Amino acid sequence: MSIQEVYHHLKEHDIKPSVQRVAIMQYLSEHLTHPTIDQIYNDLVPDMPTLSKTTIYNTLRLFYDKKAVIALFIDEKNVRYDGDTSNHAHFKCKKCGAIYDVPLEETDIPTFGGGSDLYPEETQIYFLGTCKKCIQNQ
Amino acid sequence: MSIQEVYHHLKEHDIKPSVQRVAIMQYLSEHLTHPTIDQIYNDLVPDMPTLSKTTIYNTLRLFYDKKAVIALFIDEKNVRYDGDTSNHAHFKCKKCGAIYDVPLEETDIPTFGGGSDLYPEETQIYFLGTCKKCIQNQ
DNA sequence: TATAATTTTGTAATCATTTCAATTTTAAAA
DNA sequence: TTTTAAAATTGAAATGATTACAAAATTATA
Repeated sequence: MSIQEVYHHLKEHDIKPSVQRVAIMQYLSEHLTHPTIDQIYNDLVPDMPTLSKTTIYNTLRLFYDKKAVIALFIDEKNVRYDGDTSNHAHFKCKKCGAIYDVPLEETDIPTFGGGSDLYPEETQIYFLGTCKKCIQNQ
Repeated sequence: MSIQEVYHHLKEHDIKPSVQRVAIMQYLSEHLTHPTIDQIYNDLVPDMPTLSKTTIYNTLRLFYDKKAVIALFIDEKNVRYDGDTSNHAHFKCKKCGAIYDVPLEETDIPTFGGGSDLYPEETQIYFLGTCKKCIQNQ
């Protein structure tokens, strides 16, 4: 995304576009690799020496609350973030930890069967198993 | 589950039934509340004073690897465990943190659309939103 | 019974995340 | 533009779940 597109995207989600927020959102839009906080920080800090890791925590929490990004809990160690908010699932290799996108047909999305006492806002679908590389290496 | 049933269940999953393992599996079979390690420890330790929290970590990791329990990553703070390995989804209230079971029809289970490079072993479906109680209290 | 293998235990270390108060930046008012 | 208030950023310290590890205890095997 261009800076202008990032601005627009943030404003659409009711997020004031500070320098840091724009940088983080642009990073996420260009790195659809489900990065951790640490990865984002390490990649951004060379060009923004005053950047604080706390800011990345604050910012991504804000993005998530405003539904501008997806937060993945598939990895028990770190929360991971996904700038692609379109409907898709994720696969985690239990051996090497790699996380892959998994396209989902509309018809494959499970409908909520929990009755009227619960009001879901988001659905997350995780597949866990082994990737080809790890099967071959064993 | 009775002790005998727990024994059988563990053996079926290729797990040697030590005293601790039987106690933990029996606890899980009787408390389908998605407890954390801490909750399990605090509930069991009065009757097993020498029980160590590390044992619970080790044991549940083993149960999970042997597919005798489900591990839930829906809560970013703690891993939670579910003795019910039948097919169902989970709902987490973002306000109060409560976790509910959600029945799933067979037809609602998403099929894996990721091609042949990934070999899934388990599928986890999480709904996140707000529960009735929290909507009323706000 | 002796020996080896497995399991359990407790302590210490690790590390992601949160808290919090101070500083800086941005927005609003005068 | 200057003053003032609100919001955002920062860094250090605290928290807390999980893991590493080595010793002790238990179980299985010879």
